[in-house]
Amino acid sequence: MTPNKEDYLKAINKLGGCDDLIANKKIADALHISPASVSEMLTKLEKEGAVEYVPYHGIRLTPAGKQQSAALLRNHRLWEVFLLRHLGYSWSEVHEEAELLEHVTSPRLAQSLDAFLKHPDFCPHGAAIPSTDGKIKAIPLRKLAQMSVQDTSTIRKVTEEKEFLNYLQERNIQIGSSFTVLSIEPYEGPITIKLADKQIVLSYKAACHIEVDA
Amino acid sequence: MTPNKEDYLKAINKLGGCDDLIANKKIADALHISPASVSEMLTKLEKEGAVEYVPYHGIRLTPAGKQQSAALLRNHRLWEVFLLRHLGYSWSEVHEEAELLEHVTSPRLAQSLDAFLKHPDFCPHGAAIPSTDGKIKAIPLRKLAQMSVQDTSTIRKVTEEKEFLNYLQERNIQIGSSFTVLSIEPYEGPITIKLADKQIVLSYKAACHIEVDA
DNA sequence: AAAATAATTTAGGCATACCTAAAAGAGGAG
DNA sequence: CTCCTCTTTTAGGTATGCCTAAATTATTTT
Ligand SMILES: [Mn+2]
Ligand SMILES: [Mn+2]
Ligand SMILES: [Mn+2]
Ligand SMILES: [Mn+2]
Repeated sequence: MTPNKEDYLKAINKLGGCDDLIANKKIADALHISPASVSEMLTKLEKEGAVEYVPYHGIRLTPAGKQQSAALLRNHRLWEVFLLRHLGYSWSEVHEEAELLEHVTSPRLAQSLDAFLKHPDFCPHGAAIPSTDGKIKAIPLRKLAQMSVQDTSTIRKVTEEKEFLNYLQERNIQIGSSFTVLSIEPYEGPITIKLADKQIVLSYKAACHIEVDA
Repeated sequence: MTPNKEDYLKAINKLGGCDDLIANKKIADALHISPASVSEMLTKLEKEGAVEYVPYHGIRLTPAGKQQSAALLRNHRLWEVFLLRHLGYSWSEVHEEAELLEHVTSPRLAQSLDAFLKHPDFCPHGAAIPSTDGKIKAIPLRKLAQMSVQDTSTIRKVTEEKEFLNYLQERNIQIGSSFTVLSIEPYEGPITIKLADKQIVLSYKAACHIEVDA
């Protein structure tokens, strides 16, 4: 196993490969790698027993692959918590460092880090941190874009993309912020919310990338 | 630059390549790689401007190479301090994890970690942590093997080798321990010291790997 | 049910970083 | 100064992980 292969497993997991067959193209797009290279690598990952490969129809993770990808997500998210809480990193900066640290994190290191951080349940972006056995603590959520006028809720999870996180940071939107929907323009128009006594206008697309308490 | 090349630079630095020409064979031995592969890699490192290469006579680090290798040693030793102080690792366990973490440590991460650790001067094995500009805090030391009977001193630095560190740990020998030399057998025979009111017998070779206040 | 389109695999190449074996150079002993 | 030994480089080969282009398979449209 190499950092490369680990990123394949993580991507397959994120695309839903714990349950469904995932298409070659989806993986290629997620990793910015050619479909040809993905085919090659999947053959290798199958030989190593991490994925079940149905040529021309996609792949899914084996139990071993699920375990490994969950461990990587766990490593990644634990490091994010550490960087934010103890090293003065911001919300939008932690992801890139964690992307590298996750690959050099032994089980022993993950466990010690988890204890040091007092066993956090979520990363700074609201994604659940899998436990050692791969289980995740799920709470019911819905997209902000699917709320109605006058609804009130709390922000719990956001999409982890640098540009988007900066967009949110500029608008003072954080995990745990409570807010009320003031208005929704039709045809996927902007949504206005009141958060900490300030009005904030969000594009429809942004509202699709914010999840709130159901 | 890759983790591989970084380990070359670190090895050259440790072998004295900041000042002297280092022989191919020394690097090959240090990295457990064939001399042929070392020749190849040195050619590449020269093209990248990290080393000055005199074929058949050895290599030394350029200013850029010195800077890079010092940063790596700094990263390595900062992580060692973190693992020991905050994650419950022992003296003999920190090295291997740091060997990987050092390669995924951005300047920003190193700086934040340094601040979090309150700017430590030495790693858990007593090696100086270079500052960002590559300077190290040197204190005068001598080998325990070169002491005389009745001499008293304090342990400041030990060779970083897993087997040896376990040997020391079993005998309760730590950085900062004060002791007195009780006896020295001739012809490189064992050396007996009194440390924390207990007599400890050290082989001559072990005593060569322990440095104490001069 | 064909034809057109899209997805996937295969073929052939390239760069990195390692290896062993053979050739070439450097340095010491006589 | 010449031989002998040890070191170093060069040559040729392997494995990994990526690429583009071509061939194949699947899916959608007509
Ligand atoms: Mn990664
Ligand atoms: Mn995250
Ligand atoms: Mn290393
Ligand atoms: Mn150390």
